[in-house]
Order: sequence, then structure tokens, then C-alpha cells
Amino acid sequence: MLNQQSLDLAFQALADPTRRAMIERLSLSPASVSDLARPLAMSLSAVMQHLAVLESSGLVVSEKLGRVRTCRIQPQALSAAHAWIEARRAEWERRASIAWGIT
Amino acid sequence: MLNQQSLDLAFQALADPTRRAMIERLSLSPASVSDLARPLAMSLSAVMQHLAVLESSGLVVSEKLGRVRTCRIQPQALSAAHAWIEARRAEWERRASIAWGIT
DNA sequence: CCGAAACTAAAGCATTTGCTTGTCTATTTT
DNA sequence: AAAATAGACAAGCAAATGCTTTAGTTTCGG
Repeated sequence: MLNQQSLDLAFQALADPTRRAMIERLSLSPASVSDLARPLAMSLSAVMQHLAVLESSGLVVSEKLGRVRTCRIQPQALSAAHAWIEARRAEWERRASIAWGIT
Repeated sequence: MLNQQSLDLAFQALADPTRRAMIERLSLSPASVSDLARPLAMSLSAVMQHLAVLESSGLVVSEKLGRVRTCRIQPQALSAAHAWIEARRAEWERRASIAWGIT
């Protein structure tokens, strides 16, 4: 259904460089919260709060085993954002080609 | 160069439903600030503040002629966001196909 | 010229965001 | 068992966000 709320959450999640770095890391392989935190210049707590944002947007899921929480990306959650951007570009191109007389 | 800052600004701009509505409107044709405001349930001032966000992200440009400011989208400004998402998906798929043994 | 239209600028305000620090609980490791 | 590791939970705080209202300025139509 591609509703507003899910786009809000996805774009909002992607708007922060720390969260994008976390997704970039997770696009290589799953990782623990500590793994995600290691290269970042902030507390583990802060990283867990970013993770919460990523999880509530559906971009990342995680699962705890023993004392380690393992996080992985949910690439299909990027589709809504991707589709929205593509739709705008497509509409713009359609309109542009009419303006150029290339019907 | 696709720097962090420009991605921040683009995704941040896209994270608000009002701003996405404005871009959707502008993907059909250029419009004045009042045109953009008409369907929105908020003051003209608020719409202009959203416009400022869109302009500072480069997604929209505008030009004033007489008393009317005409806004248009800059579809190439969506490319950075689009490319970032595609890159993550591509990386994930590369990794997934290795995991599946489909080298 | 006069009033409406289309912005523009600025101040104020409630909420959200992105951290911090401190405390606490499980789970491993030694 | 003791200590270290990995995370969870909460409170607090400064800054950013998304509005509002008020008070302009400039331009256009009659």
C-alpha cells in the first residue's frame, strides 16, 4: 500500500549519517550492536537508540542470542523509498517529453 | 562526490509528508507557492518554510517574477538518494548470492 | 491611487531528536 | 566465584523541527 507513514519512517531513518553508516555496515554482513558501535564516535547507548529507529522503520531486524543481539538489514524495506523516488522521476520525464513534443 | 551532507539534506527533505506532497505536485508541473499551499492544511508561512528546506536540499529551485515565486523540481537532485539506496541493495544481493553459492 | 494578492521576515512555542550519564541485568570468560 | 562483556532502561538536556501569529513589502487589477 506504500502508505505515508512507512515512507516517513524510512526516509527519516536514512536521513542520519550514523544510521546510514550502520546500514552500510549491515549490507556487508549481519553484526552485533557492539560491532556496529565500534567505528562510531558515540556511546553504545546512542547506537542502540539509532538501532531502535532503524528497527521501527523496518529497515533492520535483530535477534538476541545469549548476550549478543545480531542485526541484519531487510533490503526489501528500501523498496518503498526507492519506488517513490522512481515514480517522481518517471512522472517528471513523462511531462518533460511532452514539453519537448516527443510524444 | 556524493557526500554525506547532501544525502542528509535530501533524505531529511523527503522524510516529511508535506514536502513529499509538494514534490509530487511539482513533478507534474511548476507551481507558485500559493498553488503548493492550496491543498495543504497549514499556513502559507509553513509552506514557505517547507519550501526553504526543499531548496536547501537542492530538490527544488524557484524564481520570483513580479509577485509570484515559481517553483520547479530538480529531478537530478534525487539521484544521490536513489544511488545510495541502489548501492545498498546491490551490495546486499552480491553478498546474498555468495551465501547461496551462486557465484 | 487603493485594495487585494503573493509573498517575506521574525518571533514564539510545543514536540522531537540525538546524544549523554548512570544504573541495572543477564551471560561469558577466567 | 569474580570480573569482564554485551546489552537494557531511564532520566536529562541542548538543539533542531514544524508549526503558529503578527507585521511588514512589493506587485497587480480596476
